[in-house]
Amino acid sequence: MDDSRVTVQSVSVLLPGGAPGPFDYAKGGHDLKRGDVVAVPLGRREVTGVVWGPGTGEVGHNRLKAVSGLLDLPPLPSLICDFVDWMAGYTVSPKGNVLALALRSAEAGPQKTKLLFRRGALEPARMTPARQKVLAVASDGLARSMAEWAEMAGVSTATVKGLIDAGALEGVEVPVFRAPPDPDPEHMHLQLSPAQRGVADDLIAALDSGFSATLLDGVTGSGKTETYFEAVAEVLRRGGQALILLPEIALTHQFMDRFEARFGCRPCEYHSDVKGPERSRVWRAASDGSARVVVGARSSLFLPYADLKLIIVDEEHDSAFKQEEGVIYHARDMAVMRARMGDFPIVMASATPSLETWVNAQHGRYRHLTLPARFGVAVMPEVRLVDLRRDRPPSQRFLSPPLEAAIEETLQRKEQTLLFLNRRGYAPLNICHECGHRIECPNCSAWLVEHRFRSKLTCHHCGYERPKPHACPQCGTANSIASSGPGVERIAEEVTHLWPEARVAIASSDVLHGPTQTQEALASMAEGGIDILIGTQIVAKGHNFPNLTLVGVVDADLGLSGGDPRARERTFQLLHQVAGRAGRAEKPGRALLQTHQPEDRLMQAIAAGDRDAFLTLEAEDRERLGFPPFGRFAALILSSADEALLEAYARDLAAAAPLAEGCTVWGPAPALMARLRGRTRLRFLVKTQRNFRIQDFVRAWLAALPPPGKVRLIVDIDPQSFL
DNA sequence: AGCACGCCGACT
DNA sequence: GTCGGCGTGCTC
Repeated sequence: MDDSRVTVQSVSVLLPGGAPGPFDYAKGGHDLKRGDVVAVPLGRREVTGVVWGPGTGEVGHNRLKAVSGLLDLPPLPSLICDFVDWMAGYTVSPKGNVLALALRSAEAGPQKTKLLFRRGALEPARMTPARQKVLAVASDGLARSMAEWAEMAGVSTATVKGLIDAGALEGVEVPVFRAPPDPDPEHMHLQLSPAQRGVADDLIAALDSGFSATLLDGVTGSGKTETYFEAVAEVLRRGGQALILLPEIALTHQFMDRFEARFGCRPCEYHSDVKGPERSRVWRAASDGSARVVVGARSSLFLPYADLKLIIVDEEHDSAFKQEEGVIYHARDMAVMRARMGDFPIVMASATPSLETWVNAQHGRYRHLTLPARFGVAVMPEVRLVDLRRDRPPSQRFLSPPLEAAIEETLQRKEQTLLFLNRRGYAPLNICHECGHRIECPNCSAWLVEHRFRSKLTCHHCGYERPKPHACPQCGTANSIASSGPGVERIAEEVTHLWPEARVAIASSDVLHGPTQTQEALASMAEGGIDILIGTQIVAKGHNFPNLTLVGVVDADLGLSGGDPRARERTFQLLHQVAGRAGRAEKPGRALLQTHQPEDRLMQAIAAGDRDAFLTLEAEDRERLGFPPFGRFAALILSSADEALLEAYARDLAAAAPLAEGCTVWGPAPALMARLRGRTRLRFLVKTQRNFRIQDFVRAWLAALPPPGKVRLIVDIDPQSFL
């Protein structure tokens, strides 16, 4: 019965998620092409997949199952399929996991439909005056709801119903589809300075010459947004789509307001907080081109745009663009490739560019457009370094005399202070003053952080919690556990003690749950309801506080320790950003940075406001060491609950590392977080020359020795940190 | 990713 | 003696 000479028409179907694949399926009578979204049987389930190409023929025809159906979804554009292929290769991830990024929102459900009625084929057997009125209206051929018919014809719904029953009106299922509003490029023309106009014209001109990457470089207040809005406006005039990537969703809200002021309506918003029907609505609107501008976080890069013509990456240096779970990728880097594949320009905007982007611009690989500060806009405040070795805070306190005096003056002038400390909770460490025991997380190699508001010790990595012990767990001495080091709660305690009458608030993710609460707290600060705000990095960006004239950085050195090559760069960006919060309006501001190493060139550069001097020297260091962007890294993190198995595998893997010119493998070494969530973690680091095909190397290495089931392996190409 | 199969502790 | 714990492995 089975005739082996007959070739069963088969297709290769890629399944989103962790399933391997692609798998071959018989076409089952469907006319299928790459990108079609289909339902296929898998085991005893039915799953959604995407036709990826012709069948491979690797599985015998007798074992093939057939595609069960074509889903009512627009096919994935072939450019998106190619992008998924490329990205899976680049990140050394399974294709299915990458496809899941592109398909995640499509499936949010088939579109809702509603039943409308239009003129049917039949003539009603009986004609009445009321029925005639309806049929007169029906001559335009449009479909309407029952209520609309009754309303327009001036008859009751019973009449309409009678015509439906008679077949004179016929029902049609119409998708409920609210097309997004069209942003109007001419809605409001902003006043641009000559410099902004020049840069805007340059960005617009780039729209004619295919792919290009541009660093749009300018301090806060120089008008980067207004300037790139002009390029977005030009894309709208030409009928294409534009994508604006923002690092985090907390920033989208006020951005939307600015967009609406310029274009008359809000753009499509897309990020992990956009859920359900709205998510699939944006997916479809991207696919049919009606979403003219999408503003979103990382995930919006994977929407199936019909005609994308421009990508803007705002705050391109922001580490939130790096996805650290699942498929590990840097959205900015992926966006550059997306633009290259789509042959259109990408613009990366920042006041403190990442070293990679800045070096690319210096070497001419990226175009470099600079916006000068606008006249009359206070840019960087006076920055003063407080040498903590000389100006020491009193015992068990953390504000040095100069900072304390500055806060006092600021309060006297009825102006606001921001105290920045990038550490949640009360104290980062609890230590026994008898035996020196440090209270650690049982699951992770990390100290438990004391949170006084919740009266708990908490692990910031796995969420483990316990009450603070009365006696030392090690030596048993009662009342011997002392809080060591400051968190924002402890600074708040010190401030309240020093200025009992001042209005003090804490802004950290512990206190502010979600973007809404954060917005409210920051709005209260902006309106003057707070005298002293003590915040973690969530206060570093986004909001304008007109009466804020003093920024105190409690520990400018925080984050500089550890062997992370990017720690200095990130610290510079953060300090620059935080210091820049002071004195935005007419009032001059100042920033005091408490540091133990005021002579360090990072601190010197911050104080002098000389960003390029800092970047130049950092770039020289990186070049000397062969670090990115002058060399490449890949990190392999192995983790397992079974430590012996993990170590054995890591040893074998080390021995199996291929030898290659221009490539060095380090490890296995304990990962910086040597235990996390109860699993032991080991790390390999691959360092190569700039043009080395690092992915091919990693793939070949792992193919020779795949990890045993109990060992989880994460590949991080271009790791941002070495955690 | 699911969902089965499979081999060891507390229940009717 | 079974019910069920989740470890391991397969899905075209």
